[in-house]
Amino acid sequence: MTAKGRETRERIVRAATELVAARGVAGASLDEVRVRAHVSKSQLYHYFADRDDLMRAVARAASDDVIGGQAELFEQLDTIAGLRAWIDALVALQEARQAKGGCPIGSLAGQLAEHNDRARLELADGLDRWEAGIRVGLERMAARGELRPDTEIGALAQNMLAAVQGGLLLTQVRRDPNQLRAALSGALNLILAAHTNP
Amino acid sequence: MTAKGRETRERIVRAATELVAARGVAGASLDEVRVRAHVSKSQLYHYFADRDDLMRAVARAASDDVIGGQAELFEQLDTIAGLRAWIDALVALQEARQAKGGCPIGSLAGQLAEHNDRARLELADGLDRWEAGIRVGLERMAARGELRPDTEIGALAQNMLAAVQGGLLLTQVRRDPNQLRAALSGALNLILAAHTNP
DNA sequence: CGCAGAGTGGACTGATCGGTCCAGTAACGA
DNA sequence: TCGTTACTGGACCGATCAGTCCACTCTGCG
Repeated sequence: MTAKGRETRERIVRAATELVAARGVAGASLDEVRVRAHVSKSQLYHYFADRDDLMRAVARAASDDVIGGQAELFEQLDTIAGLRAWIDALVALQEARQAKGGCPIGSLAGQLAEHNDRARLELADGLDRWEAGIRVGLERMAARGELRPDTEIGALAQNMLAAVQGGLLLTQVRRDPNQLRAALSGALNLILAAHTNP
Repeated sequence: MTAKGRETRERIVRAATELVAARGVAGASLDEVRVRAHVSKSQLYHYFADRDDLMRAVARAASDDVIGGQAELFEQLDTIAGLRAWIDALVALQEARQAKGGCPIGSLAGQLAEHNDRARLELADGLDRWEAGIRVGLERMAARGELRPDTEIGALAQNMLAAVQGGLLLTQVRRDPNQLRAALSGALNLILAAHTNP
């Protein structure tokens, strides 16, 4: 695959990802993707086996975007202040979006998980990376002796990720970003309860 | 509307709800609904304005099913043992379903919330009723003096609902019912922390 | 009984969809 | 330079979709 081909493929995935974000998986037709990416029908089928394969690539791209967009915040997740800053950033993003759209990964999960197993695995990988980002922060905190020795770090990270996803769903349905803040506050309380200097 | 008409309308909604659960909102065509409900096309449009209107009715029916299916469990939500029994029942249901499908309300939310506002409001109503069920149990617990006086009961109920939704999403994507159990354990820990007799 | 309106059946339409096909062009290695 | 392969354009197809239309039957009520 040449540089030109790689660039074309990337343009298709980006166009499809934007369209799916705007109209949902079912509402994004290949013709619309084709127009937006300035590409012909045959190119779509040159780079992707079929629609499901393109959606798998979209799931991958959405995961990369979500995780990549938090990269710098992940670095600070080893202090309570850093966790609060991360929470504030997630809530601020939802406020900016007027509580619409939810989480790209969570939203795609509801649309793809049951009928596109390869896409489901991409989303699972995205969630794994997300949870790992949280867990690594907590582990650094524990390494500095700031968490009780019996703390189940993996469980705390999983609880936080579940709070993110659940909070985002409530935010989306209720059109209220405070739903996310409240859910994340709850998960943060669990961490504070394990913290030696609360 | 006669009894016969009401029965026909209900048959349509039930058929549509089952089909949506099996194939998703986009995968459920009106023709399939028509066949499954033993009904003609014109009847669909006699009882519903258009496809969105039918999906709104599906959202309503799914909410009623989810809340109604927990009615007896809600009664016991005023004790820690009752909460544990409720958690066990939710996890057992996911195990029986092989972690597929997620929560009907949450799943529909991802598919309908952004493009069908009336359906979104039905789902919000379902979530409200769900959260109220949890909150009422906690309030009874508080009325018996089993929760610290400064406990924010509303926040605890919201945290639990977020844990349900987030846990179900993780369960669905990872195909692992323990994801739900872990998320609910976290939310239960928040309640236990406020309990006077832990 | 008689009739108005609720309820029903199913053919039909125009649009759109995912996917195929083939011809042609650009790029790259030998 | 030449042949091979990657890449591109767009017409085309069969299937399916949501939604329309009209003729017909049933049902409740005065």
